[in-house]
Amino acid sequence: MTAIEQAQARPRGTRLPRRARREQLLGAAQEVFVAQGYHSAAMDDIAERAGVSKPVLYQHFPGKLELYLALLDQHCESLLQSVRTALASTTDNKKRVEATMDAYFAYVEDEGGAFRLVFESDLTNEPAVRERVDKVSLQCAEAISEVIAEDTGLSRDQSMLLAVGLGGVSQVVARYWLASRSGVPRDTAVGLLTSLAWRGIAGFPLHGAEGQVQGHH
Amino acid sequence: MTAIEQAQARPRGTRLPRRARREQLLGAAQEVFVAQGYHSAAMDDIAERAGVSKPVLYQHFPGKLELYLALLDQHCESLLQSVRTALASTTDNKKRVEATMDAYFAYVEDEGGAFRLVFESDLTNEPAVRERVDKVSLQCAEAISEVIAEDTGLSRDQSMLLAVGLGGVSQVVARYWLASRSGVPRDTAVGLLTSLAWRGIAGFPLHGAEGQVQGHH
DNA sequence: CAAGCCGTGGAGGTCAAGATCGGCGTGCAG
DNA sequence: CTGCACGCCGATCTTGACCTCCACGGCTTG
Repeated sequence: MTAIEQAQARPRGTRLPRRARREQLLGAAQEVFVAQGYHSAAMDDIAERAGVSKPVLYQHFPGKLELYLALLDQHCESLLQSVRTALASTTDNKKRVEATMDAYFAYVEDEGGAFRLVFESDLTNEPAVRERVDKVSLQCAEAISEVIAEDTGLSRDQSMLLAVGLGGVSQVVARYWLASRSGVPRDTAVGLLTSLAWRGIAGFPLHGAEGQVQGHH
Repeated sequence: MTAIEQAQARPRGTRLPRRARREQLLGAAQEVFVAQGYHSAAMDDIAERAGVSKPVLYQHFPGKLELYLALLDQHCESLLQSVRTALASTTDNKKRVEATMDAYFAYVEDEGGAFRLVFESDLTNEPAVRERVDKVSLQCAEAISEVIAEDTGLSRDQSMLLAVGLGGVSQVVARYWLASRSGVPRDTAVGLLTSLAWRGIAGFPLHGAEGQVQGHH
C-alpha cells in the first residue's frame, strides 16, 4: 500500500501516535523523492502525499536534508546487508558471484525504487550525501575484494579495482535491465553476467596455474 | 589555461568577437558546473568566473538550462566519438576491448572533469538532460553490442546486456580509479579490466566451441 | 575632431520553495 | 460538565537565484 492510499484511507483529520506518523512520513517522502528527485521534490508535495500539512513534517524532521538522509541511511544499510548476506551464503566462489549479482538485481527491482536514492541521487554535491554514497560503495567493494584477494592472490589495490568493477557491472546492468524491460528474464540476465564475471575472475593467477591462460599484466 | 586565468589576463573591460566570447563563457561555465554541480552553480558565479556581467551571459544563452545543455551535448558527442574510434581502431577483438576501456579512462581523466556533467549530473530529473544521458549510454552500448553480437552469436537483447555491463565497468572503475588515487597506474588498471572482460566475453558460444574457455586469436 | 552607437555594468523585480506562527478540534481528567 | 493539553492546519515570511532595466565608455564614421 502506498502512502497516498494510506492517507486517503485515513482522511485528513486523523491523529496518529508519533512513531507511526513518522514512519508514514518517511514512506511518503520516499515516494516523492524517488519519483521526482531531491530538488524537484517540494516539502509541500511530501506533506500533501502524506495527507498532512507542512508544519507536521517539521515537527518530525529538522529539515528537508535530514529527512532525505534518514531515508538514504536506511537504504544504504539495506544494500550493504544484502551484499554481505549474499557473499556469506556459500563458500563456492562461483555461486558467490551469482548470489551477489542477484542481490543487486533484487535491490534494484524491489523496495519501491529506493535504489534511486543511492545510485541516482541528484544531491551528490551535498557532502553528507556524497559521504554516505561513497561509503556504502566502498564497503560493498571491500567485502567483495576480500574474497577476490583470497581467491586470486592479487594485491589489495588491484582486487579493489576488480571489486569496484563487479559492483559497478551489477548496479549498472541491473538498472538498465529494469529500465529497458527487454524480454530477458532476471534469471537469464543474472546468469549471463555471472558467466561473464566468473570466467573473468577465474582466469587470474591462482587459477591460471591450473587452467593456463594467456599473459596477464 | 582555465577560464579565470583568461579573464584575468584580459581585464574586465575587454571586447571580444562574439564567437570567442561564447567559447570563453562555455569554458567558464564548465569549470563552475564541474566544481559545484548544476544546482549550486549560480549564474553570478559563472559570469564572475568569466570576468563579465550577467546580461552578457543572457545575450549568448537563453537561460541556465540551455547553457548546461550546450556543454552536455558537446561532451556526450565527445564520449561517443572516443568509443567509436576505439572500436574501429583494430579488428582484433581483444585489442578492441582494451582500446575501449582505455577510451573511458582517458575520457574520465581528461577534459577538466567534464565527465561529471555526463556521469554525475545532478539534473537527471530534467527530461532534456535525462534524454541526452540515456541516449549516449545507449549509443555507446549499441556500438559495443554490435561487436559482441557478431563475435559471440548472442541475441540482440543479451549482447546489449553485456555491452551495457562493459560500458558500466569502464565508467565506474575509471571514476573510482581517478578518485581513489591508489598506486595503480592507468595502464595496469586498464590491463586488469581488459583481462577480466576479455576472458569473460571470450567464453561465450562462438569461442566455447573452439577453445573451451580461454585462448584464441 | 566630434558625435553617435552598441555593448557593458551594477542595481533591482519576481517567484518558487523552505521554514514558521496563531487558531482549532478532539479526547481525557477532575 | 468543563477546562486543559496535544497535535494539527491555514496563512505568512524570508531567502536566494534566475532573469531584465537605466547609466557609462570605447570604437567608428562623416
